[in-house]
Amino acid sequence: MEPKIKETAWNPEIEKQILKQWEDSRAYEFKPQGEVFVIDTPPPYPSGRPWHIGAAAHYAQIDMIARTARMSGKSVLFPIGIDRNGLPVEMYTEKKHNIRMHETDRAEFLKLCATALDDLEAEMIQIMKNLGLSGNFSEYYRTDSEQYRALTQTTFIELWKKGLIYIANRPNNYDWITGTTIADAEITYEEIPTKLVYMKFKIKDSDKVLIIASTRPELLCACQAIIVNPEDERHVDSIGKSAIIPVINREVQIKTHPSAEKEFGSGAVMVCSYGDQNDVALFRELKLQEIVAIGKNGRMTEVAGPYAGLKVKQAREKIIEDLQNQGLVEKVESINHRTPISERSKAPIEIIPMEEYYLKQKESVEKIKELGSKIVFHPPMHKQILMNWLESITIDWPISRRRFYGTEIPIWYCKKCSEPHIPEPGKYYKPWKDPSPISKCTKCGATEFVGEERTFDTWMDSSVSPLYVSKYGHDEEFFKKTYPATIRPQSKDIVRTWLYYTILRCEQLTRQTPWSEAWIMGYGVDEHGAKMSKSKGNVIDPLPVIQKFGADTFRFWSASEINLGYDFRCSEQKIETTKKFLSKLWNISRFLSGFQIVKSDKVFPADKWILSELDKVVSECKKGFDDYNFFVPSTSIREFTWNLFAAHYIEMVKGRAYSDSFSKEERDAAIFTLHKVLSTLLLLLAPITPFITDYLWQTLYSDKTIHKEKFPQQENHEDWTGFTKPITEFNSNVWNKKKEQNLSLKDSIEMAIPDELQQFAKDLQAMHNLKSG
RNA sequence: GGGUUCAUAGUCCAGUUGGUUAUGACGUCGCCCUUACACGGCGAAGAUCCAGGGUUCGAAUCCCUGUGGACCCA
Repeated sequence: MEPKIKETAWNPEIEKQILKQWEDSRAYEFKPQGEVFVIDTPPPYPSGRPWHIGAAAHYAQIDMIARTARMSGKSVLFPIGIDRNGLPVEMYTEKKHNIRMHETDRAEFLKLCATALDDLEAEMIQIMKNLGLSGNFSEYYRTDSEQYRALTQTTFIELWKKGLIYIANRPNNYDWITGTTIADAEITYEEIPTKLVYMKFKIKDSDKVLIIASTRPELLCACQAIIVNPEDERHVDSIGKSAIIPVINREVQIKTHPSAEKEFGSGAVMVCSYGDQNDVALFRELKLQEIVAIGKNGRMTEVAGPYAGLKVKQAREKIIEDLQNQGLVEKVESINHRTPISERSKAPIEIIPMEEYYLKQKESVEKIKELGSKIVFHPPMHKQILMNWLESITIDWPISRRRFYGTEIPIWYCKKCSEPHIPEPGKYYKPWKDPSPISKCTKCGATEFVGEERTFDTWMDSSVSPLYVSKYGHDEEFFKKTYPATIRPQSKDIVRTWLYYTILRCEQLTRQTPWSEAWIMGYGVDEHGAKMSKSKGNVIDPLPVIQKFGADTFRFWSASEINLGYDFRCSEQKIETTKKFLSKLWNISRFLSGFQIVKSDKVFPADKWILSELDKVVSECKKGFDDYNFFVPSTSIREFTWNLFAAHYIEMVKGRAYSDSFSKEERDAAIFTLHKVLSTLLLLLAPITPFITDYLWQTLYSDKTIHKEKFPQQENHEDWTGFTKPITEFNSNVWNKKKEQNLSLKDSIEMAIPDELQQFAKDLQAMHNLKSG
């Protein structure tokens, strides 16, 4: 029989046809029947090319989760969304058009942002499709759509009514570059070289001088106290006295506080509003009057006297100079200071008192610990990231932002008495331009209102994703079937934001955990283990890689190279060599495509042996798939396919299959077993490499797609795997012997078959052309 | 300072409850067109399993200490 497959290598171009077939037949449509499996897919932010190759690998694996569930017989809801809220597009737009957001007409600015997002999004969707994602593209959602934003606002209104939201004026993390308050979760820390200045404070009515070391001398004007450790005998006689702030020439009291470390600097610390979070705590505890020294524009305020109007950094330089000129500096040290910076804009955080909206979270911590402990984490160790974060929560979540491209806070204030009013839930509101939906102030009866101008922190949107995909508040029937979702796949760097905030919000709104499992992936790093960044030039763009080698190659690389939860290295060369496995699979199939599919009731020893090994692979794969760890099935299948099936079994039964001197029964058993093994392998590989397996499946075994099939089950054959070692060793011995004797592999040779392999003798003889004797 | 985690050939990685000769791949070198595949086959070289100590008949594996790296928190 002519082989059905003619080409000698898998051509990734075929992926396009298959993709079209999937789309035309709506192969992955979700029907809420039977056992439902819901994935709370992370909506990617379309930040433009190159997309991070680690992210592409991540999505490939999320698709494997979806396909695994489908092949386990579940109805899978695999939503596709695009995250479009937030800072990056605003900054991109400012740069692209050389404008400043706060100086641009709001409606005009939003339009520019939306246009930019549309372009970037189209490209992103195309990459996701090309990767072979079996998601619900026909209904993909955007987090800036009217519907999504209405949901964010509705949930806000619900929480407001539950009394979980309040307004407070308190010192807050402020990013002066983007001009907005940010939450603790959005801060990162960097070691930045800075000067530690040892300043001389004169003690009043004494000729003594107190040395105070600080990295923030520009805040001298906001100094309201000096603290020393009560057990520090060096300062005992200064306690209770006043010190004169250098340059500023104002008096402050010297107090005791245990937080002053004896080892740091001179042991005396100046308390200013606000150098860091510790200052905030001290101001509260010691009931000090705050002085706002830094304004929203990142410049010193008028209280800084001669330094007013200078940027913080300039003011620092200038005041150090002045201190030195007046002989008020003992010394200056250069140190690396761990500085809080904004994750997004990289600006150093200033702590400035601002009036913001807060969502209560402190009182939910214990409840969330309890819910968190019930969520199954893959891998389990990453649960610790959540638990550590819960331990460190000290303040409520500031949710308002002074930005434009986000969901508007749906509030109107009475023009007369400033009483805030919230509208009816269910609609999307834009208070900065919409007329007030409230006609009369509930407090004073006035009829004129002013809309709130601020927007929400984008995590307010993202944290309701499981509610959005299950149509919370829209379709009660659908919601019941799809909420809570099954699994949240995401990367480990956003556990303290996206994962945490989602549990918090869903608990507050639904009293339930949003999903029963969380699947946490590591970062993609470069081939030397360094973080990829545009400035280092070690970024790999996944798009050309996928185009060159095909999505299946990329996916198989991702599965076989990434151990769940750990960081993984990316190199184009590694991806390229992965392609060889697909070639191997292709050629095995090409060989088998020359043999008709037959049924056979009887199998022979070699067949029993390989089926027994196959059974082992099936069981190992099941374990890996159950844990959504695709490293396990991909490596186990590759090793079996290459090193046992192709190298030994196929060679052993080739003679039988071509039927030179074998009975029909023997021949059929071989062909039956060959097809049985290959079809099983294709099914096991289908979630990992959906294109090539579907093509081969439809060419060899069925007129329907492989992706509607179920996983093969373990058959519990008699265990023949003990023969693996003797068989492979014997074959190796023969090959070596022939080599030694300079024989070709098809040449005849005289060699004794070991006793334990006697039952395989006929196949082995044919395989090696052994002389009987 | 606290936490999590990692350390196995030139490189990447496996190694279940301790148990003969430590897995596989990439790369390197040699030989080979063999009725699926040269995008292939066969073979070879390459590891003091980070260091030190302990438990044990026996440790890459368990325990302690240290060193080095990554990440998180204060």
